[in-house]
Amino acid sequence: METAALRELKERFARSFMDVLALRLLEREGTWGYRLASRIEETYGVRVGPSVIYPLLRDLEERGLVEGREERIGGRRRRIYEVTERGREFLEEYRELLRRQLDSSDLIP
Amino acid sequence: METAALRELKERFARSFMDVLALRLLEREGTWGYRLASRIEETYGVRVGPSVIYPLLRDLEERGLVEGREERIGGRRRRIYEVTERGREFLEEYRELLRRQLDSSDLIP
DNA sequence: CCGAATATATCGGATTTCCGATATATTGTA
DNA sequence: TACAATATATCGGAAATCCGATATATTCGG
Repeated sequence: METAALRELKERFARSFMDVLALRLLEREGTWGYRLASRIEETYGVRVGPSVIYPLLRDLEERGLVEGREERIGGRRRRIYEVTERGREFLEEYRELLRRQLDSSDLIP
Repeated sequence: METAALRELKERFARSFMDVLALRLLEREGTWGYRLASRIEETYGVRVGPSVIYPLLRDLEERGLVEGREERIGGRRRRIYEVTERGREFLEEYRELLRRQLDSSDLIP
């Protein structure tokens, strides 16, 4: 079972670090906005509408963390995003921060 | 050296999870608001004024995660906060969430 | 052929968060 | 004895965030 506290923590993570969450999913497999939004919904149980996912992906691209390429399947266009080297470095810094929280070394000034 | 990206991530953590950060510091050593605020400033480099720390501590107490007791040193009152059992359970859930992020098991629906 | 689903994109009002300003009292120090 | 520092506490305007509504175009299934 999932406690209410855990539920709230996950929701807060998804909201505050949606960019990191998106990046982590894209690291596993490059994909397009619509599909990415569904995956975030599945894994973190939060609603991710178009007004959230598209500005987010644009922001990630402006920060150089992902790279999008236009693709056409039939007449339908899709913008596939892949994590850049810079994006992988960013994720490594994020993970280092988590590790430092787990071993409490982040609390030493 | 600390990159700008890491700086921003730490700041975001401090803002979004100030309650967790406060709880983690209190877990190491129970203390009062004014001192706790200074410690958060030292470790995470963010400004924590009285309008931030006192409502936060009250909230933590309402959630049953900390317990405060009035203390008097001379005529000056201090409210010392200690983490409760429930608070320690909450921290364990938080840490489990971090671990699941590190081994990516949180991305499996 | 029509409605649902896929896919991308933006806007702006509502809500929420944030934090500076303010208040009060005590202690320590120059 | 006056000022800085310690200590707690609240309020409300400003700033930021959030997300529903809307728009457009294509594909797929009944």
